Amino acid sequence: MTLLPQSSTALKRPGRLRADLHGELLEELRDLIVEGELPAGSRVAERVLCERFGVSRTPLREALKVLAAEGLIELLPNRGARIARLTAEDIAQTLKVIGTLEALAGELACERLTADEVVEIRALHLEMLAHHARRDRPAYFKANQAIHRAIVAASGNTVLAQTYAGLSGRIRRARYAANLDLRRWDEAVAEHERILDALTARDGAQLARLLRTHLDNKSYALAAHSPEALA
Amino acid sequence: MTLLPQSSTALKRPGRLRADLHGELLEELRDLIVEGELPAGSRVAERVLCERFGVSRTPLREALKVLAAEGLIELLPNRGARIARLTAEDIAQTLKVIGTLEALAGELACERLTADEVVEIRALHLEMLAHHARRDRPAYFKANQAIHRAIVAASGNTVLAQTYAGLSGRIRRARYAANLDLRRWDEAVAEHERILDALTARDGAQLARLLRTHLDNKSYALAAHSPEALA
DNA sequence: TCGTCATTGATTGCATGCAAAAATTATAGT
DNA sequence: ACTATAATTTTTGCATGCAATCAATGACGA
Repeated sequence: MTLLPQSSTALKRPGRLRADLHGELLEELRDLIVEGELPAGSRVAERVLCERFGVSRTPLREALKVLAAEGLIELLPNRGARIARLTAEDIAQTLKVIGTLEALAGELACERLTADEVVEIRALHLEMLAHHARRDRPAYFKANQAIHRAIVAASGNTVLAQTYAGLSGRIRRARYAANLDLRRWDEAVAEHERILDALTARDGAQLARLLRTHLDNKSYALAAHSPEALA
Repeated sequence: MTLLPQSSTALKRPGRLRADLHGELLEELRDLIVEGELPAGSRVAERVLCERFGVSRTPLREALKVLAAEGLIELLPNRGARIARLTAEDIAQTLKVIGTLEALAGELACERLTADEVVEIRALHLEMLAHHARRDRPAYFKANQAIHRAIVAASGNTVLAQTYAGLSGRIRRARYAANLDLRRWDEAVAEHERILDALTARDGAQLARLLRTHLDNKSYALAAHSPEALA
């Protein structure tokens, strides 16, 4: 009765491949952190996460180690995990790097952009304008991210795209939480207009410049306006 | 006799803190891969690594997951780990990103370089020249890396430094294995001379340009001369 | 001889167990 | 009452065990 615990336990997640657990766990944990369900700085006990996801500690711990390597959480020796607390400095530094990566992506993209890609990015841009008109921040945020991701993807450099995704993920929480003020919002949209122009004209140098300053401005706005969102 | 296995086993590593195992394992595994002891593309069984390091599978697997997330190895579902095989394209893409990061680092560094840091980098540079004069490739390689790391560190941007370290680690194996030809070697040293000049003059824009082209040239040389080193 | 399928052995993925460390509570002394 | 120390509970870190999957070998039939 006490034996054969594995097959009799309620832990098993239904309809999932054995080897997919790790990837799935990572996804779900990342979501949990990014959505802010686990507040920054709070300690998370393995046990509660195990019950939350219905897995044992072994795969969960493997996922935690990966998240720690990615910088999403901190692992305190013998004291478990803690959601990484982002300082304003962390965000500023990360945005600086992201800005440079996007600038490179813009340069590379201009050398190989297909017409289809331009069409798609323009469509995303128009969607974003609609969300801006409605003052729908969450939808705007999503469309905005999609545009930047699309530009990075269009660079054709997968290492660049991966690195970008990693850094973006690290600060997505803060960016999501940050409410930009209306003036900065309008400015950002105007910048995006020029970004789209440079992209359409395949002007790599100009696009790189625009993306870099766009991110620098974002950094400034974030620090000036929403320091409390960084905790 | 068969019970109490933990305290009676020979597995225990002496003189090590309990919580340090993970970090140490990561280090040693990384070394093993970078030094090329585990050839690229080869599959590695958990078991042999366990015996090699004297640990059980649990901490080893945690380390493998992290290395996989870093891109040093690939995890095949149900079939263990394989040392990542770097294609020429992988290297080129990575060097492109590294070049951009170094350029940013140079720019930032010029704005905050202390006199001490310049002295230190100049010293490293002179050491590197000595190794070049002796045609001591391994020593040159080390000094060269140290200079680039120092510039990145001088940027004061830890996110940048971490990202840089991660990408560097991923391709260090290939860079180490690659023998640059003498002409390219001399060119590289000449480029470093100009890099040091820009650094001393705190000319950030120039330094950024130099670093970017320095890396672009490295990429070209690597692809042209040592494609076999990439496997 | 070759290809298909079954059987065996090895390896991975995950759950659990045990001991060390930390956190918490209880107890004693001032 | 309050701090300090001891006992207890909880949590973490690692080792091990079991079942699923994969790799290898052999039997069988064409």
